[in-house]
Amino acid sequence: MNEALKVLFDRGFVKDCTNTDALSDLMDKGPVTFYCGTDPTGPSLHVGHIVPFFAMHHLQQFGHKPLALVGGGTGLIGDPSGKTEMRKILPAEQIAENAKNIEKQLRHVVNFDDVPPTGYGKATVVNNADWLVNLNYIEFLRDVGKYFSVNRMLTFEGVKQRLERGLSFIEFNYQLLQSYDYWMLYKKYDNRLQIGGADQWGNIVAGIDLIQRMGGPECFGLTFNLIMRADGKKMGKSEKGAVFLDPAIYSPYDFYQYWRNVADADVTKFMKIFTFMDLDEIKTYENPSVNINEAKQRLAYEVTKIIHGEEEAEKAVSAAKAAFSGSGDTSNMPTVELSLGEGMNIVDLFFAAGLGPSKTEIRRIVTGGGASVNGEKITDFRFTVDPSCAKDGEIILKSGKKNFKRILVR
RNA sequence: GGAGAGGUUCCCGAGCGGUCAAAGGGGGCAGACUGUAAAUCUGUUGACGAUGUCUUCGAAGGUCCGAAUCCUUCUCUCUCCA
Repeated sequence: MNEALKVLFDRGFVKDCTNTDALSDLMDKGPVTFYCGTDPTGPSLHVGHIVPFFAMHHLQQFGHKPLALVGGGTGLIGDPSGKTEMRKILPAEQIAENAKNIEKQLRHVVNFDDVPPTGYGKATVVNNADWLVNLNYIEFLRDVGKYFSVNRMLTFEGVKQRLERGLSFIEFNYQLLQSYDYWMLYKKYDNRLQIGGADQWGNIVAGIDLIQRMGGPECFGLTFNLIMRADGKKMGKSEKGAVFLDPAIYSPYDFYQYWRNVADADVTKFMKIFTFMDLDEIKTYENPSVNINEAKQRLAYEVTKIIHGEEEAEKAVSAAKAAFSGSGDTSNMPTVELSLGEGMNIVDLFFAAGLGPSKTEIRRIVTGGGASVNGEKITDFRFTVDPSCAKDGEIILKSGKKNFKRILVR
């Protein structure tokens, strides 16, 4: 099998391929241009979104040429696949704004330099708004619409689900638009492969069909497993909500902690998907004699480094040490600067530090024995923290086992 | 357009005049056990100036000493028929 393709199989990405042998042959012959799309319906990607882009990274390393399609046009519509509800239609400006952020985030995983590193394929960001927004409806129906069978579209799983709950016509159209994207990218860039999540299978296959009917060559589709956690839940959700890549929404410290706390059974699986670590090296972590916690630290460090950069990753490691093992530099811990005045009630203090959604909730935590100040457990919610509690001007608050906040006393 | 069913706290789902901040489950949070894991067990789960007060049962009115529960109008969803 083609080397690049094999990497994706070996790392556990691949769910399905339209024609593995033919695709492998094509990739053997030379660099293949391939694409993956994302719809800019949110301000930031989350970890569930980036799986295909990690795959993109690997293919790029073998000289294949990635096209990252930002769905500035399709994002205005919404993909019904697998959704149970109609997507909100966002204003066009918001879509454009989101698209910009997403492009920035992708740069951490895929190299978009004008002159890529030796051996790498040149990557390009494209936006389907360029050809979708001013599409002529009648022409589109004549050229593209005639090739689509409604009967067939109704058999797609994503559509079937939505038929029960309601599906608007514009969403139903999504598949035509995505197929048209594939066709346009074939024409403009000689793009022959589309990669994406398993939920994209139907859309990808529809695009391949369209290209053939339009007189193009056989094109390919490669879908990736929906990454599940060992407990069967979808990857990328945490108590704090989706694990976003934008540091303003989900801090690098929390991001690191998310990976630090994955289930034992997921560690090497995630290393294969979400890091660039060598497969041989990952294998060493499968050895039961390896301390699983070291493996998790490594995983967390590697992923954080890719997404937030080396400096932030180091800070997260240092903060974790300070919080959990008492060494390391407390200055990298999540910090809040505030004045205690003559002294502050513990509940008010925790609330001011953002360690709970409401004072009532914090009261429960305190009363239940889940709160501590400078390592000392406090169970009385009337307790007053006065400035003399500070050591070197800082106080470490802890709520539960894993939530730390450093207070810098003004 | 016609006929039914229904909108309850984060989710599912009971409640059908006072004892309802609302059963039960899920999820979340906290405690114990641990390894910043999983599983398990326990507690907790509207807010606040906290033995009280305020807001919540699709929306607005009304009846009543008293409403999530009854009446009216509106609204949204689902099912069946055309």
